[in-house]
Amino acid sequence: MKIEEEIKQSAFKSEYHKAFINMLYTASWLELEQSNLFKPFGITLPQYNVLRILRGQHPKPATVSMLIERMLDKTSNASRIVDKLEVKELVTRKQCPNDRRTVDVLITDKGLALLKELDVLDDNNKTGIHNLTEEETIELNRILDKVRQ
Amino acid sequence: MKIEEEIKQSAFKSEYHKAFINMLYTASWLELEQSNLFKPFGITLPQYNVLRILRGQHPKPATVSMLIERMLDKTSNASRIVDKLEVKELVTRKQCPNDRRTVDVLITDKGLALLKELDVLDDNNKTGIHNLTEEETIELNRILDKVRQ
DNA sequence: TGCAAATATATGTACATACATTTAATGTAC
DNA sequence: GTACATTAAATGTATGTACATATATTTGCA
Repeated sequence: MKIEEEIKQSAFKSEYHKAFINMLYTASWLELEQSNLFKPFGITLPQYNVLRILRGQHPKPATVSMLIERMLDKTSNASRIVDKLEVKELVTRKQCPNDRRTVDVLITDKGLALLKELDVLDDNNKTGIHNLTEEETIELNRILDKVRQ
Repeated sequence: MKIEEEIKQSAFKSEYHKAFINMLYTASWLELEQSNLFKPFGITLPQYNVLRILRGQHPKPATVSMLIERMLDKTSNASRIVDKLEVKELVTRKQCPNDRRTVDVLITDKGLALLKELDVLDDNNKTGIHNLTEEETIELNRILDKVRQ
């Protein structure tokens, strides 16, 4: 559906203004789609993203600062997201012996198993971005990188 | 900067997966840019969006349900955003006489004056989306609409 | 050595999101 | 016209974001 209909706005000041609104709206649309997919597993998107970073490091641990550096949203609060994952026993956290300021965060077997389930879900999800052709997807990536130049 | 470098991830599963992450990352980047622009005025993005909808209606009032319908994020809590705006005297709220379940929300002169200031700011902002050519912007809008098909 | 600066993480607070529940008013079926 | 369903908005709670501050540890340098 065209963005004008979605938010019931008849006209935008410019194509640029429309693209700005369209970006925010579509991203939030994609997030909602993804979070609904994950809801039955009791995991939120930020928690999922942290788990994925941890799997990328596994079996090495990650520190909280590494998580912040790699998270999509740099200003979010990695400590508290790890809190939630720890309660669900998807990660462990223990003080690093070399530098006792830092904390080693490790994904557990339970965490790895959960990610495996979610991978399948993700692979089977053919909505959203998958409406595009391969060429359109490449073009979208190029344009987005240019926006952040 | 390419998305791989931004989030320090060397490879994506597919161009589609990369586009998904790129969308969320770039939208959050744009939101941060916009919210920094507005910070000196003590207004958040959702509050700004509600004010804009109210200006679109002015001098007619809007109801809370109309705000929800037109907001970018449909599941957010319009009541509480209106609370914040009311405290700052940017909107007024009073029970509608015809249907006493609904509430008439109206933008004040102070609210209109604030929006006028922000418009100027917005017009002078030539970063982000404005890095694109007009053709790229049109193509971006087309692709985003297709994602939400 | 000793002490200030830097670093890593955690915590506090205001705001927003997501979703369930509550309250009040209205609509509708019988 | 009363009873039940529906609607509009507000409220409660858990999570997350944004940002400031606190605490502990390490580093660096006089």
